[in-house]
Amino acid sequence: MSPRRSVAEALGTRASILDRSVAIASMEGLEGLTIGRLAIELSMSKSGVLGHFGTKEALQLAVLDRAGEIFRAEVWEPALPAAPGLARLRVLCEAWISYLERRVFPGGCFFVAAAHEFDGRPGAVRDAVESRFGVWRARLAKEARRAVDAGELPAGTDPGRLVFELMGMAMALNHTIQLHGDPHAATYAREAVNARLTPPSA
Amino acid sequence: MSPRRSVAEALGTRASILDRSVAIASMEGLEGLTIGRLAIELSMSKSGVLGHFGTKEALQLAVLDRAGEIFRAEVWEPALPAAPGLARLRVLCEAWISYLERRVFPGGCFFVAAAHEFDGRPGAVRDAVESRFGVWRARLAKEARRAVDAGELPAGTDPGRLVFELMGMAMALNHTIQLHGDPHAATYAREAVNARLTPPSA
DNA sequence: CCTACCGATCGGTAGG
DNA sequence: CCTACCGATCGGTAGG
Repeated sequence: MSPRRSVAEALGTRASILDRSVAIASMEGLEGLTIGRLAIELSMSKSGVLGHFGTKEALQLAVLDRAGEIFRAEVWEPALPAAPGLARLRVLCEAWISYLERRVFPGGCFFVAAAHEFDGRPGAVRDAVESRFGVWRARLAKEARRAVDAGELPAGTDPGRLVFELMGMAMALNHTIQLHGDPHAATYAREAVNARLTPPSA
Repeated sequence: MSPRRSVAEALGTRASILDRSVAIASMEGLEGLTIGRLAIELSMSKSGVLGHFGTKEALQLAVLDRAGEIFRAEVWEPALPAAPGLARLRVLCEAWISYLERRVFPGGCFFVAAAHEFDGRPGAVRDAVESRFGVWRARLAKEARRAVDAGELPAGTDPGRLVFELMGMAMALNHTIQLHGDPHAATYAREAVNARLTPPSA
């Protein structure tokens, strides 16, 4: 009975496990995140760590949620004060580029990495990653559609294709920063995004 | 002495190990490629497999070389008959998109996957991946520069930025096909590439 | 939240 | 190219 902690303490422990997990998984991947390593770094036993989640897959899903909160706070929320449509899309893209530039996750975009790690492995983690990308693309497409409808982007602009291109710019930037260690590429990304997010009259 | 094979047989065995390795690593990653699994699938002993390479890292480097040969044959060589500059760049991009569409590597672009897997792990594998991307980008940039110099692309086009954007389109396509199973995105990729590879007069 | 343990698998080696 | 083996580590469980 003595090692049992209060509910508040247990939640705090859980949160600290997740924070450490995000840090590890960012560099090593969600599979490279092991219970044993977590236990050592947190000065806990393996069963103490696993007890909070049950299985490694449940831990991975919780880590994905935690990373999602961070992405939302870093990229989505800064754009909410901006007017829907082109203005918000521009703020969104700048926050996105900045998020990659500042290496909010030291191993690069958490979700792109998870997508590559799990796209060939059916299961709950793969489904969660796919769903998150679907939500993100839908959000971007919604703003793109508003911008086109408002005449802020050239008539005939395909929102789906625009979002596809924006995803590409983010992925190329992520890749260049992480593999080549070249933050200079952020200039390319900004120029490319700017070229696509310019009103027809300009 | 009896299990020893001739040099030719040994080379054949080595080639079959590499082909199987490429297939496995395409889906599971270069770390998910294990000696034990290779041995089972090839009906060999683990030491029989490892003997051809010495260490797992040497095997990974050899697999990367083999994947490089495939990429070269699928994407680079088809573009050699085309005239240097814009024409070759266009053939190159179409072969690149087709390579992703046809899933030459069932797990998606081998090098993008390897880049994500190793960009946080210093070592020979990471260096080899980075070097391969450098060579690829340099080849694309060379054709882009020729196209700009020949007036086939708008004056003032930055070859570096153009290559950055082409990398982005390929990565977005790879991601969409592998994670969302949506080959329709190849249309977006072709449209986007076309928009960037259009002569100034057109 | 712990100790103690399980079977499976990892990369790699010795010796032939 | 094999058998037989090494220490380390994996996710997970029993029992408290």
